[in-house]
Amino acid sequence: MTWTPQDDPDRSPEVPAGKTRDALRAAHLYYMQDLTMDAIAAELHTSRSSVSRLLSHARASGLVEISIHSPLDLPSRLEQEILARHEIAAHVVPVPDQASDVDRLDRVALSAARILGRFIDSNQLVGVAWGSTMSAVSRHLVPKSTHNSEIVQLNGAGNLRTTGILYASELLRRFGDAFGAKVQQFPVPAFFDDPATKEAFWRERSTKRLLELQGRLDVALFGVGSPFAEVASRVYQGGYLEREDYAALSADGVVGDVATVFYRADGSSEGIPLNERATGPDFGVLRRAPRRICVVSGRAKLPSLRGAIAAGLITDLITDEGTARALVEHA
Amino acid sequence: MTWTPQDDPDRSPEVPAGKTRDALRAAHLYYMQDLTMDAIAAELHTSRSSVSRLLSHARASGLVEISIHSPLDLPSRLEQEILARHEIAAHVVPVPDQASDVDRLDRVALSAARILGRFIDSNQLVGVAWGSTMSAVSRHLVPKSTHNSEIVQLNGAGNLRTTGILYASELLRRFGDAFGAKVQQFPVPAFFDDPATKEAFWRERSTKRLLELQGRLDVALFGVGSPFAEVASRVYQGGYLEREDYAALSADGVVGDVATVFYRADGSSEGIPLNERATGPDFGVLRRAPRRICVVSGRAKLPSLRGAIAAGLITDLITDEGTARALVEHA
DNA sequence: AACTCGCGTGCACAAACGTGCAAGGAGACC
DNA sequence: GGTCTCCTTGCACGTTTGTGCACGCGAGTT
Repeated sequence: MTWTPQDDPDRSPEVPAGKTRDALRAAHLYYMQDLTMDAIAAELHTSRSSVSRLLSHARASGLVEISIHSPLDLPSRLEQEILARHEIAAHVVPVPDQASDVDRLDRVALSAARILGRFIDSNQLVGVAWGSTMSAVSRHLVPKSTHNSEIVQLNGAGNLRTTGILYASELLRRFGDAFGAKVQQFPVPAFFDDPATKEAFWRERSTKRLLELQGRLDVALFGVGSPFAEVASRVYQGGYLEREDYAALSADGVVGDVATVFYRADGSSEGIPLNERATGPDFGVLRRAPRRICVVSGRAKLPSLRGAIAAGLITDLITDEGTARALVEHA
Repeated sequence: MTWTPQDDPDRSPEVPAGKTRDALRAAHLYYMQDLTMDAIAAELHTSRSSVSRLLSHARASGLVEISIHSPLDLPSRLEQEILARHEIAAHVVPVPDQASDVDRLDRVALSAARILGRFIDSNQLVGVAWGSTMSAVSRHLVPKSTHNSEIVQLNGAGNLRTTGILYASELLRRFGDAFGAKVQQFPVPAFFDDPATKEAFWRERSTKRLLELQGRLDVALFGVGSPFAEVASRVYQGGYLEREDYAALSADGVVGDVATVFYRADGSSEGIPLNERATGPDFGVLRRAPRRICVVSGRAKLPSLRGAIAAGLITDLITDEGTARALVEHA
């Protein structure tokens, strides 16, 4: 076996080039030529188990891409219905209705992570919000190497008890790693206590730079928060909000949030005091991104989802079947 | 289970739409969500074996597409060498050197069939030659639905003993089926006995129509024939040529043929008498096709391959590793 | 030098998968 | 209505694949 000295330069934990090469070859033999792993092991002079692991590696690292095309004459009823009704390209993830909410989230996140590669490309600015949904997605991303793209954090993540930085930065880092992109953190709390502090912060040059990036995103990626659903979202259980904030939201008729910016059922977000202290981008700013992908799982989030749609925040939707069905059974 | 009356309209042997739908759903669950077939069986209210079969169907019918991307920093040495040296986009199929020639052919054909989908698209005119290589490829094609594309037979297939029509038409039909394309047969012998007959035939309107199609192909697909290799190609064993033809070829310094048109090592094809009686397209005509894909397996065909390259017939090459390696180890 | 830590390997076992086969069901034809 | 044929289904079996574990090697540390 000839030894090539250089390492695979595009992976952070250095993977020997030989491994990638073997994985590539194994993948060819397995997926293009239908050999069994045993046969491949013989060709590569290794054991079958190693081949199994090589193939896992090949899939996990994006060397092998598996995509599913519905024939054009048979796109999911739901997807075309959603397109017709809301002008949103939907990706419906099949999940049985009796599945638990955690299952549902996992499965939607897994599917979402795997189709995200289609949306993210070189030379793009990608805004990512954080929350339980995005966190689940981030754990399943399939690497895809891009050049000159950046991941931009959409909203702050600090709270009363912890800085939250770890949680959010871990999430962002996973995106950065997966796409070989630079990560732009936004080291502020999720909500300021005092709007004035926010304003002051917003005048800082480092903040301005970030806001400027947010203003010219190519892709925005987010979930929706659902303050009053049984399954509370990250923002609503992590000590980010006080009891009185909660009450205020309720009084204002808030149905959800995107990147910690709240809105009502009609999509409006003006006059909600908490937004003055929130760190997420204005919807006006967010809407400048040509592609705005929303990942939602669970019917409990339906009202929030409807609100986000009403606000015109979404161009692409990834959601489970039950939620999609509920969405088109119009209220 | 709701019953939808209409059938899947794009498959010749009618497949119920329900089946495609189930296959699609199974594929999502299997490939996007990593469920086991057991779990999928439960969701679809069927048995695990049926799920296994659904998934096979999904793969075989192109619902699921598996592609392999080499990282851009690690394209096969061979492929980039061939590109640099011959300006040909090569696809090297890994095959161990000690593999038998039949194995080699099978494996190259299988891989070729699976990547062909990338080259053939809607609204295209695709010329296909026939021979053992193309026949092997045709047996593994993965369907891809296209609109308004046509498959055009490049050369006649009759010989002294049989009309050869069955063989060639079966091959062409498989291509047509796989891409949902109309098939244009070319019902003439591989070689006329008398050049005059050919000329007469060439004045027929039906022939002219076909030649006109051949003149504006978008893609041409062919193998290379190798008259003097141990493993004789279809043309050289099927009773298409007489002993004296053979001798004449040898005397003319012929090293191979593409679609029954012969050429020398330097790529020239002028002054080879047999070509006056052959039914394949002139290289001048062939070269009008912007994309000309050649599938070759086995080092025995190397001289023929070199000749075809010298003649400028090839823009894309699909071949086994050994042949590719031999190609760059320049003679 | 000895030790530890991390990583890759093969083994062995369990889980997951493909497929021949027989049974059942839906037309089609008589 | 019968019956013949073709297709689909689930079962059972053998094969193929994933993975915990123990071992061994090499790099870095004391």
